[in-house]
Amino acid sequence: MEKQSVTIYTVAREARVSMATVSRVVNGNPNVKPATRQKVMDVIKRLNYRPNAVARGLASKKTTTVGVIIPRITNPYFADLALGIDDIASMYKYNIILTNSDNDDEKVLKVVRNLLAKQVDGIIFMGYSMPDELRDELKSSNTPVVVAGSVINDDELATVRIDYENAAKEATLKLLDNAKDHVAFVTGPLKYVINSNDRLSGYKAALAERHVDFDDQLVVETDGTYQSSYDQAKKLVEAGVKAAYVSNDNLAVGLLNGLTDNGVKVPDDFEIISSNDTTYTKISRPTISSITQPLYDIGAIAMRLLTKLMDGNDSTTDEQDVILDHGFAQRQSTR
Amino acid sequence: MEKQSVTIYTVAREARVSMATVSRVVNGNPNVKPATRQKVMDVIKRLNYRPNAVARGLASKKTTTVGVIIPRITNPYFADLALGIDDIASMYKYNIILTNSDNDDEKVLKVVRNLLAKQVDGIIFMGYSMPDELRDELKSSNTPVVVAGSVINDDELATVRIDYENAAKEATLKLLDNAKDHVAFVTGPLKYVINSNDRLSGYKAALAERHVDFDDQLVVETDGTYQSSYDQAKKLVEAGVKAAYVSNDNLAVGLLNGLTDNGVKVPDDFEIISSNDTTYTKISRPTISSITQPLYDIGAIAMRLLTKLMDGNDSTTDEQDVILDHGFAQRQSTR
DNA sequence: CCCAAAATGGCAAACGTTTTCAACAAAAAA
DNA sequence: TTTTTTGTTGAAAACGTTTGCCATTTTGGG
Repeated sequence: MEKQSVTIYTVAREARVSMATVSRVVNGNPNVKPATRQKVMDVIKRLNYRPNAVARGLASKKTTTVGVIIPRITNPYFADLALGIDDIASMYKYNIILTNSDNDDEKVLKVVRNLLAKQVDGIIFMGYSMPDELRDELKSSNTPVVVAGSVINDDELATVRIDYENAAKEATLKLLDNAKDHVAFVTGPLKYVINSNDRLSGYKAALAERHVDFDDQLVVETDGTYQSSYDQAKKLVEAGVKAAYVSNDNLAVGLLNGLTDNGVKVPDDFEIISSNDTTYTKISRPTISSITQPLYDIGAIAMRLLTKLMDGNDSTTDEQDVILDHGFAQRQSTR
Repeated sequence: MEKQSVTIYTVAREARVSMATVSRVVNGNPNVKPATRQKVMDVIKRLNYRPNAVARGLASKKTTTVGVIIPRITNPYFADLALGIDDIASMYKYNIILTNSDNDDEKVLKVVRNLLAKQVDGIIFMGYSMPDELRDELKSSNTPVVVAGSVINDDELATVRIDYENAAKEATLKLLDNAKDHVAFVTGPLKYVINSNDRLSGYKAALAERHVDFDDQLVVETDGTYQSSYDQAKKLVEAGVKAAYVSNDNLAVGLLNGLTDNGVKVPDDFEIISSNDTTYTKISRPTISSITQPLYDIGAIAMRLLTKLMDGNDSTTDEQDVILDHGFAQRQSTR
C-alpha cells in the first residue's frame, strides 16, 4: 500500500500555513481568521484532501468508532435493535464495528479484546450473559459500555431495556384470564438470566396472583430455535396445555406452525402470546399476539446513552438503567 | 482519555530488548531467538500488554478492518449475507465496520467516504445501485471492493452472486407449465438493474420459450415492502392473474397474506414463487416455494475473495465475477 | 499614539506502532 | 585461522494527525 498522497502537510504547504492551522480548519476550531479558513478550505477542496482517521485516532485518542456485540445478526430482534443503534451512531458521526458473538463466551471475549485493541470509544453489548472475565476486562479498560435489550448478571453496567418481568406477568395474566388453567411457559435456555430470572418470575407472579399452583412441568425449556418449539407442539397439546407464553418470536412461530400442522386450532384450542413483536409475529397466519417493545428505540437510546458516557458525563449518579415502556398487541393468536 | 499505560516501549524496557524485538515477537516474526521470544512473552503476559491497533494501523497502513455496506440490516436477505461475511472475516482476523445505506445514494456516498477516511483495507458492497460519483471515488481510492448478492451498473467490480436471470426464467417456466397463462412478475423498484435487467429478462425469456405474449400489465412494480404487495393482491386476482413470480421474499409473503386474507386459496387458485429463500418463506403458511440461493456462501465467498484482493492478488486475469449455483425449493405455494 | 488584551498562527512534541538498515555475533566454509 | 554466510538485535525514521505552548499580529480603549 503506497503512502497517502495528500496529507495535512501538503495542504499546509500549498496554503502557506502550518499543519496546526489546517488541523484547526478541518476540526472547526474557531481560532482561525475567516480569510485563512477560506484559503485553507479552497486548497483542501482543490487537492481533495481527506483527513486520515487512523492518524487522527492515534493523536487524539478518539476513534469515533464504537463496538457492537450482537448474538446473531440474523436474529430479527437484535437486528431491529442494531438498526436503532446504527441510526443514532451515524447521526453522531460514529461508526459501528459489528460482530456476532454467537452467544459463545469464548468468542465474545476474543471479540471484545479485539475491539479494545482497536481503541473503540465505547461498546454496546447485546446478549444473554457476560462472562466474568469479560466484565473484568471491560472494567479495567475503562471503556464505556451500555447493555441493550438484554439483562445480564451485572447491575453496575448501564442498561436500556423494558421491564421483562412485568411484561411476562401481564402476558401470563391475559392467558390465565381467558379461562385457561393450563398455561405453559415456553422459553429459550434457562441459563440466561432474562429467562430464568425475569420472565420466569413474571410468569410465577401471574400464577400467584390468580391463585394457580406452579407446575414445573409447564415450564418448557428449549434451545430457542424455531425447530425446537415446533417439535414441542404436539407434546404440549397431549399434556393438556391450553395456552403458552413464549419467550421469543422464533419459538412462538415454531410453536404456532407446529400446532397448526398438527391440526390444533389457534386460538380456539390453544392461545399464544409472544415476547418481542418482530416481523415474524405479523407475517405468520394466524398473526401472533405479543408483548410489544420499542426495539428501535431501545437501540437508539442505548446509543445515545453511550455517547453521553463517552463524552465523559460519567454521571455515576444519573440513572444508568433505562426502562422503557412496553405494550401489548392483540392479534389472532389470542381471543 | 489518559495515555495508554503499558506500551511496546514499556515491554521493551522491562524485557531489556528493543521495541523492534517486541514488535517481532508480537507479530510472530521468526527472526527472534527462542530464548528472547520467551523472555518477551513473559513480560507481555506479566504486564498484560495489548498492542494498540490504531498505532499499528498508522505504521503499517493496514487496519485489518473492512467496510460493509448493507441496504438495511433488518432485511433477512442481506442479514444472511452479512452473517457469511462476518464469519469469514473473523476467521481471517478482520473486523467489520457495518453501515446501513438505506439505499440512499447520498448516504452511501457519505458512508463510503467515511470508510475510506478510516482506512479500511477493503469494502463489501451490497445494494441495488452504485452512484457514479461513488464508483469514481472507490476507483481512485484504490481500495479493493467486492459486490455481494447484488447486481449493479458496473462490470469492472468483482461480484459474487447467482445467475438471477436464469433463476427468474426457471421460476417463471415452472409457473407457466402448471398450466397457467396469466403469470405475473411482481417486483421491487425497476430502477434497480437486478429487477429491470436480470429478473425481467428472465421472465421474458420464459414467456418467449413458451410462446406466451408479453403483457406489461403483468409486470407489477412495487416499492418492495410487505405492505405494497399485500395491497396488490386483490387487484391481481381481479385482473385474472393466476400465478406470480416475485422478486423478493418480503413481497412474496405480503402477496400471500393479501391473497389469503381475501379468501384466495394458495396454491389452488394462485401460485407463488419467490426469489430469496429466507426464513420468511419457511414460516409463512402455506410455505412459499422459492428459488434457493446459498446466501451464507455468497457472503462468505465475497469476503474470501476480498481477502485475496487485499493481499494484493490483483489477479486482473482471474475471474472477478463468481456465479454460484442456485436451486429451487418446492413448497406449498406451488403444485 | 500607546499599550494591554485578544486573536491568530507556527513549532515541535507527542501518539504507539512498524520497518529499514546497519551492526554485531555466531556458525559454516575455506 | 580467515572469510563467508546466516541469524539476531537495536537505533531511529517513518506513519499523519492533534495539541500545548509560545510568538506574533490585531484590536480597541484611553
